Amino acid sequence: MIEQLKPRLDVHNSEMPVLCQACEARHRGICGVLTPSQLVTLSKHTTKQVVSPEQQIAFEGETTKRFANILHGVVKLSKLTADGRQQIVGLQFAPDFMGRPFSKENDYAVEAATEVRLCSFPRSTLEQLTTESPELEHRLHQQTLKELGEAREWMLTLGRKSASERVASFLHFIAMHINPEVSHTHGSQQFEIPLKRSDIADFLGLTIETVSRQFTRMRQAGVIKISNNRTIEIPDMAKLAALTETNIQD
Amino acid sequence: MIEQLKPRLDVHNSEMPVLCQACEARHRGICGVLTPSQLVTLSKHTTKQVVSPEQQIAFEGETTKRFANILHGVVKLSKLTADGRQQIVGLQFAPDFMGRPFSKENDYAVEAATEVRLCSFPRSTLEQLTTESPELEHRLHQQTLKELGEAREWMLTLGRKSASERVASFLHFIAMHINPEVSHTHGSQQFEIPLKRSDIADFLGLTIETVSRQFTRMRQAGVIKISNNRTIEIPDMAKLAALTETNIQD
DNA sequence: CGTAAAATTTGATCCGGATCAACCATCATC
DNA sequence: GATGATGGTTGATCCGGATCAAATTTTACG
Repeated sequence: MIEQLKPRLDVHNSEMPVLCQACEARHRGICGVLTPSQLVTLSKHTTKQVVSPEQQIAFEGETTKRFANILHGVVKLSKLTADGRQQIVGLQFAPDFMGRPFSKENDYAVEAATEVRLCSFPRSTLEQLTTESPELEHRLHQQTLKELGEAREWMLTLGRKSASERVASFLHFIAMHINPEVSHTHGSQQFEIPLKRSDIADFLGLTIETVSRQFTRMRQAGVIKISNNRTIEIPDMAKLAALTETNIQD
Repeated sequence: MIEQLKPRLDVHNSEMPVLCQACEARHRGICGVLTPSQLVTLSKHTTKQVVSPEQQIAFEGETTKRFANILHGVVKLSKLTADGRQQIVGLQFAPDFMGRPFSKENDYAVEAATEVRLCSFPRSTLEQLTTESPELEHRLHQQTLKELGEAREWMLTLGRKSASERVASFLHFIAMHINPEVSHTHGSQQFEIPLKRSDIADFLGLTIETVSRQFTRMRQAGVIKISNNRTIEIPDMAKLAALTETNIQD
């Protein structure tokens, strides 16, 4: 059902300030405002981390000591039952803020789904900044609301949709996040799926076999084209969108 | 699959300020701070509303014009597919804040699950208060984070748990919220289930028949005692908690 | 390149929960 | 008491997706 947890990537011991790759031109040695949608304005003692896929960033249940901005890549949040069944409960994309502020416990595992570049900083920095700037908390609140909306949308998917609808919903979700500027109701799109089949299965509450069969079916139906298992082309987004709430069998 | 939506309860037209039942002794004619866990400090133009079960408070997709504090009762948040499948994506208990601030759209239906007393106020009041007080936004953010945590916990339930585990998880969830001060890992508890079977099914992503069968099974196994379909006694919470992640068949 | 490990696909069978159907209990209204 | 309406339980059958198994493709690396 799940792959065993990999050794933890210790971002906590990397206190040496480094040049933030995303903003070095403007803030030498300090990681500052990166983009208009960047959430946190960082000050000193920031670090950049490169983590490989599957490397664990924080264990479920552990106290959050550091936070980070995602500069590049996709991060998955997942929960486990005692006997090892896994459910991915969220995906985060650049430039999301990562970590649960104000809560002492992470109640899910955080892992890199693809190669990820992070701009990391300690809890104290965040707490100091939020007390100084109400605007910062407002932005964090906005992201939390967005994540809550996505989590609830996904509850509908997990609770009431068939396998074919779940896979269509997944592709629609990924398309929106990988190509946010493009219409997700018309036209064509192309992107790399940032997850392997077992991650998709854990996100959709299905098995890898069922996910694979649904991909095959959608490919045969002409809804998607796949190359290299990861590269997806969707000729007609409207057709895909329709499939997110239409049950297809055999 | 679902019951048809009932006529909307128009809280918007009830602008007449009334005595807030929860705090009249301290703030005559104004709904003020109600309890230590009360989220919003209200000023003028507040109203009190009594809504009956199943009355619709706000439609999915509609712009949120008013917000409210829940003074008593249980409110359910639900989403629908185009063809009418329903999923309850959240339950709110007193003294939760109700409504999505800062987002122009409610993307789910809000209904009273039991009789509910609300302390309602317009969007403008909330926006004014949040700009004046960073502390208020912090409290709202806290609640949003709590709801996000619950939504993600429920994603695990919907995606990876069996019917028996889902029903046990549901009872555990309700027990925690109805009797928050009591241990939910030891001892006994008793409470009224605030939902009917069809609501439970829509919360758990199951059918009413499956929910009913699981209740019967748990009653026969001595994990619960039921009277009047709604009154539940749980002799041993530890046993219930164990069942939330242990699959039981026949 | 060759070989092993990992990831994905495909096939056959099984089973948990959905579906369809009947029945029972409670309550409101005449 | 009769009559629905609403909510809940129980039984029989069916099917979508899980499970078990094996083949195939892709990736990693000497």
